[in-house]
Amino acid sequence: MNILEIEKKWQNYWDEHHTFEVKNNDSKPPFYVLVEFPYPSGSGLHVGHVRSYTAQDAIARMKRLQGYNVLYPMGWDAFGAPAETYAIKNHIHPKQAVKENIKTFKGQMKNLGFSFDWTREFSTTDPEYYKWTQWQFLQFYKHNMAYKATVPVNWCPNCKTVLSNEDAAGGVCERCGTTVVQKEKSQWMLKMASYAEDLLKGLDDTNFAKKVKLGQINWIGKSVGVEVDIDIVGGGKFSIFTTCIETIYGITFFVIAPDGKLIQELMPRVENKEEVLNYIEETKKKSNMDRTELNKGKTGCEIKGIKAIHPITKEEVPIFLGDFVLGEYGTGAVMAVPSHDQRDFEYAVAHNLKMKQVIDGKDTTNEAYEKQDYLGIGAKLINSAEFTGLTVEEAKKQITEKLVNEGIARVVNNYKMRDWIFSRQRFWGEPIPMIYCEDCGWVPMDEKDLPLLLPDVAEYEPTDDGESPLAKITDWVNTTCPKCGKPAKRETDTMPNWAGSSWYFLRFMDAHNPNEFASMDSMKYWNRVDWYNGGMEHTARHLLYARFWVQFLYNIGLVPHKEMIWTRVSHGMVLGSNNEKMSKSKGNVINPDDIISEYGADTLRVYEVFMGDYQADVPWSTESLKGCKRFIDKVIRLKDKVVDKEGYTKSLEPLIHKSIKKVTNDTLNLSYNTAISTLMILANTYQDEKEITKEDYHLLLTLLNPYAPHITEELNEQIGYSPICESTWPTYDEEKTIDNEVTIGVQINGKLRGEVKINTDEKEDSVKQKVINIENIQKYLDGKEIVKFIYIPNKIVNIIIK
RNA sequence: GCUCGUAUGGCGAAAUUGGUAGACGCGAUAGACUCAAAAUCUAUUUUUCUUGCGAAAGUCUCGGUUCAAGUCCGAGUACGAGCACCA
Repeated sequence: MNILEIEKKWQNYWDEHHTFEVKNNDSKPPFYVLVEFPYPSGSGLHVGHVRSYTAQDAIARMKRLQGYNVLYPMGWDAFGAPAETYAIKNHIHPKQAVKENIKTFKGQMKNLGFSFDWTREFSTTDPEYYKWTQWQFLQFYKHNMAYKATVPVNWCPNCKTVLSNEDAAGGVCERCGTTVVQKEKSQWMLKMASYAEDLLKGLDDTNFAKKVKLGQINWIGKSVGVEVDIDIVGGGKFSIFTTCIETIYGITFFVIAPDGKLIQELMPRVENKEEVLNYIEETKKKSNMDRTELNKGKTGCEIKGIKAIHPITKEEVPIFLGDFVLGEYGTGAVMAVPSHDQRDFEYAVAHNLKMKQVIDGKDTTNEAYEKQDYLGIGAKLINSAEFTGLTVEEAKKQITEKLVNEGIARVVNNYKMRDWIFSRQRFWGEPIPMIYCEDCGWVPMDEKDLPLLLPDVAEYEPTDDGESPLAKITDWVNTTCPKCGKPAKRETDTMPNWAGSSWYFLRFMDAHNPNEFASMDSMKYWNRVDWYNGGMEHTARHLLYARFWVQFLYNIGLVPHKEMIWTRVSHGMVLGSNNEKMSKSKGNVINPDDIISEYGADTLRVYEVFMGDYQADVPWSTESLKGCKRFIDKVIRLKDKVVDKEGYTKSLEPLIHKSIKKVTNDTLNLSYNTAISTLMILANTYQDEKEITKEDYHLLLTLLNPYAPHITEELNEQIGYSPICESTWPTYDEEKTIDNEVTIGVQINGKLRGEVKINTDEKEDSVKQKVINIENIQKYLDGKEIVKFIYIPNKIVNIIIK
């Protein structure tokens, strides 16, 4: 039999014996291994997918042999723009394109022998699945967590379409290069910002890698500061937010956001209305351009006719408009302290404004601003009335206290994280199950009418005005109000791609439940995702959305834990052999199918985890792949050395036990590459033996099985053992991992001068005798005095001489 | 600009708590087998000096702690990733 026949044989065996299908409520302890389900693109499985699926497959296979009930599921995240674009071009329904792509992906995965439980497969585009995505949206709505708001979107006037931020990178349309403008649209929003603190705290209940946690923390972007009320001369007031309240005596002006509500409120009293309105218009055009270019200058204008009153000194202070202040963040207004803030400084220079220094140290008022570390030891306040002389830390506290006591300030937290814009003007997404009635307003669909299916048409084009293509399909849009029964219209926006992937891991626990998205019992059995692997690019947003979604479900009593993912790890990319990202245009794409047919799936699997640090990007090398093929061939040839004897070969025992220990640990520590090298060492050692026992060989095959499952099963069968997938993982004896003899280095004054072979339990005196009798060592000791003899048992000897 | 990460042979990379730097693999060189090739096997492969024994230097740079530093501490450089006017 050739390699490909062997691989087919065992893939069929696993299918026929339902080897990887798991039941809920099994008596074995549960273990849930999850890889991010892919978007089934037209180009098929990428070798990068193979890397992470293999690594997680190895964990799943090993855990199974260790007696766990392992859930390792696979599905499809199939809504999204590429399928839609492809479908429009070819005049077919996107679900057709998706169906074909899934078939390709699944076939490729089967050929690689991944131990997925295919009985739990689903696609986010299945009505049986998105029914529950829609149902969950209704829960958000019913718990007052979803609302409509008018927000600006990226709009290409040429293509007449709404663009995502990614498609509008650099302020121009990705397709036609036209400058993108902002357009106001009414969109569904989820109140994610209100979960900021919970999402921060929840990280303590996870085992995410430090890097992943930091990503989450940065994205949430918490800052603690003070909100201060500022009175306006002649009545009225506004609030500012600051994290540096200690610099309050340094205020020389205020700046408010051109895109905020405040300027609209003040407008009637503005004297230079024309100038102000012009600036607001300009900002609208600019706000979507590449921000880095805007960084070059601080634009804005004074708001004439309105002056603010300094909250402490009661001096009159001018107010300016400036687009470096964001309407959506904080209060949309800031106090400007040009002596101690870079942006305020730049603005003051650009508009020729006064500066006042209130912290001692480098005076920046008369020269170019330089970053100053005034929080360093000794930084004291100056020019700050009774607070002069205090340290920054003391002043922060005391000034806050004073203002809070006066009732004009509050300590508040601010977060960069905003509410989640949940509408997309696209066809190929989950329809949002809301109906607009002239009389009743927005009315949620009745839950029993779900799923709200996408219309079954293959001909649809984007509309001219940026509405979803669904808007033109009037049969679908027109309906009746669930509340009053009058004619009404459906929401035509669909959900973002992130929706379906925010809860799919829950569905895998109870994949085909027709009555619930997943039963509480099944979720309680699986408990949570034990091990979640994905790309670095998803560790910020996808993970945050998923955690938000789960926390919401928890708060309304639908899932058992507030955090349903325990460990999150991320893998590096597989690059082309030229060290660049694989892409058709660069001609450096490797197709896994070609590799499988030439070298076999086992070789590809072993190579992908052996190629380097799992968490780092690694370039592809077909030469190195051949090395892994040689290793597999060597394992096959070792069968000729097998003799019919019981137990391990005595002399091999220490290495065998060490290997079991290392492969077991490395497989759970993301060190797949060293697990493979351990197995290579074991195979090389076997090769140097005249003969090995069946048990020796079976052990090697078992340890290699998670990585190369086909050939190891075949060889194992040939020596008369029952299938590895139905047996148990070997255990090691710690005592037997220790060698009787070790060779250690001998240093003189810290320089290596020789080595010595000693017994593991040898006494220091005996080691010393051996060492000073070594010829090359004696040479150095001759005529010198030994000041110190350092012996670290079984590690090293260092002799200090004078 | 901010945050995080990385830096070790010709190449991909190893090196639990500081303890023989370069495991394992690729590539390369020489040899065995062969009519020949492939495959396989054996030896060498950080650099420099030496016929050899051996010696000197060596983990981005500079400095420090230590009997001992790739690993710990301080300062810096380069590259990569993410965020980017967040008050």
